[in-house]
Amino acid sequence: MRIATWNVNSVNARLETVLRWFETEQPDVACLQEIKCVDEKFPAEAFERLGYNVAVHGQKTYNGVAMLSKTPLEDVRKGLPDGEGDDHARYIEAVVSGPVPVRVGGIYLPNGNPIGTEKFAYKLAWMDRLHRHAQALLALEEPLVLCGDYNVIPEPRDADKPEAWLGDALFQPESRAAFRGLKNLGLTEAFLEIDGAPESYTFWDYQAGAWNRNHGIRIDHHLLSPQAADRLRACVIHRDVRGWEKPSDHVPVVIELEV
DNA sequence: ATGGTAGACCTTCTA
Repeated sequence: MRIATWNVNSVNARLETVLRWFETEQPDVACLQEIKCVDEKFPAEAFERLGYNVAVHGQKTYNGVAMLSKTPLEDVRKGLPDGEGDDHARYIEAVVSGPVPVRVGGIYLPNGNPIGTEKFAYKLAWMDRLHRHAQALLALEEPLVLCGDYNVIPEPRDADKPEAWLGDALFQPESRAAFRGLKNLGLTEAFLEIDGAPESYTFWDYQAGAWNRNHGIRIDHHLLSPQAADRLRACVIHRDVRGWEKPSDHVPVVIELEV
């Protein structure tokens, strides 16, 4: 089973590019972030024609997440627990049916910039809610994949120019500590399990020629429960997609689980 | 050198 995560930066503006990738790669499951549309505007038919079941947690203009699966999605949850007062659509979860059911959570973690503002406080509070939810899910002792745009650069090696990110919310000690805290619950970071991964970055800014200069960062991650990590066979960053026509600033990251 | 681009949308916000 191949599970993809991809921040598409508007699914409707990007539809041709996104469908081209889906037609070629045919992932079994995909979590999309920053769809930037309400549920009714999500191009569900285009994905259904490719054989996908669709679950959407949309929002006007900003944010919005979706999950696509070749097999039916069960037990769909939209939003993290304790969400009163939080109107951002940033989390969707479902159990992907099959011989070995896999629970998948799709994450669009808050950016948090600029630091020292309520936006950074919101990021950390959201990460705390994710931590508590992940703890509850791990207690189920199921195959679990929490993937998405975490908006966290875990380590200096995950940035082409780490010094350029020192004042950024994505690389603050608090953000990195919260990400480590998630992993310390017993979640495995899929990318780090793969030897000889040729490319480290998943995001290159549209500005200042970041792609041409390879000024990238690795912020899109798959975290796996022990029951999922035991089945991990591959983790691939689809770097070339950043060079396509009308690209997202993020590229797909795909894991393969033996199920 | 505080630039630069992209998307949604009412003119600025978010990233």
